[in-house]
Amino acid sequence: MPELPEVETVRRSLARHIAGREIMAVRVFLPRLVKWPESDLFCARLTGRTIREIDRTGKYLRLRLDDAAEFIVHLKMTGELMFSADGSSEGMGFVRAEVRFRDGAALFFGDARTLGALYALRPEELPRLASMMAMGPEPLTEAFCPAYLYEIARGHRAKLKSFLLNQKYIGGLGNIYADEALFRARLRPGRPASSLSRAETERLHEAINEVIREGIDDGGTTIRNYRDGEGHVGLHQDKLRVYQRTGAPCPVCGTPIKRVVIGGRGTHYCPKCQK
DNA sequence: AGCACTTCCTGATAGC
DNA sequence: TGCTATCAGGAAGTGC
Repeated sequence: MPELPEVETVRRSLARHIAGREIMAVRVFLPRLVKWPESDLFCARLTGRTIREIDRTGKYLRLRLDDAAEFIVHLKMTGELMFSADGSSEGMGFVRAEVRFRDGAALFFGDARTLGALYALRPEELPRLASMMAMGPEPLTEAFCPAYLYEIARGHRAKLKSFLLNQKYIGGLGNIYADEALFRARLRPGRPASSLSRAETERLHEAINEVIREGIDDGGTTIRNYRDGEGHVGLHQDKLRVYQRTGAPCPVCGTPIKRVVIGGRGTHYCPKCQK
């Protein structure tokens, strides 16, 4: 499932291909994935525009257009954006929308489980995407510092795992990297966020930055579907220490990894190492 | 306001 | 082998 490292890898892999390209036609095959405006108007807004650059806010991809509007994509669970130089979608399953460029190239949006979300927003409409506008500080930025993490965690009694997944506190963490960060910080996912000491939040801060940095360096984690904008799989899946390793020995102490459900999410941890 | 819980959605997989 | 039940989870919505 695309989280910050995967979405960032998609962004980088697409940037060199789509920046400067002019959109000739847009087709949507599953209109309910277009959240704003209505699907026909969405297509009309993109047609004739040139993509200036591609940015990212948390897990949102933002393709900035020459008229100051943005084509925004959230991949959710199984979304993919794939560039094709010759305009062919061959080998790509579940194509839900296509963007065709003047020079014959194309950008395809694929999504097996159809939870993805597409937008074409003018600057004054950005508040419609409340969660994007309220995105918390992202790992590996100056704003995401140990003092911030300590202060914000202190004020929340929710379980640590749920706290980490809330995008308004930290931008871009998802289920995989949250579990991996808690393992490295040796913290139990079920603890209240407010129970963390200053030393523990420092460990957690470092662990979050570490797993996100390594995830990006590895081009993301491919468990089933994930591919970048050029079709490459990630390399980080072989380095996961707890995620989806239920019953397997903890890489530190050998104790079998436990799985529980927190906030409706599968949560994996070492019952001995994590306190 | 904060938090827990539910809903959406369908392909892949496990189990019989 | 083939069928069915279960699982996967980001974000929005609901209700306490």
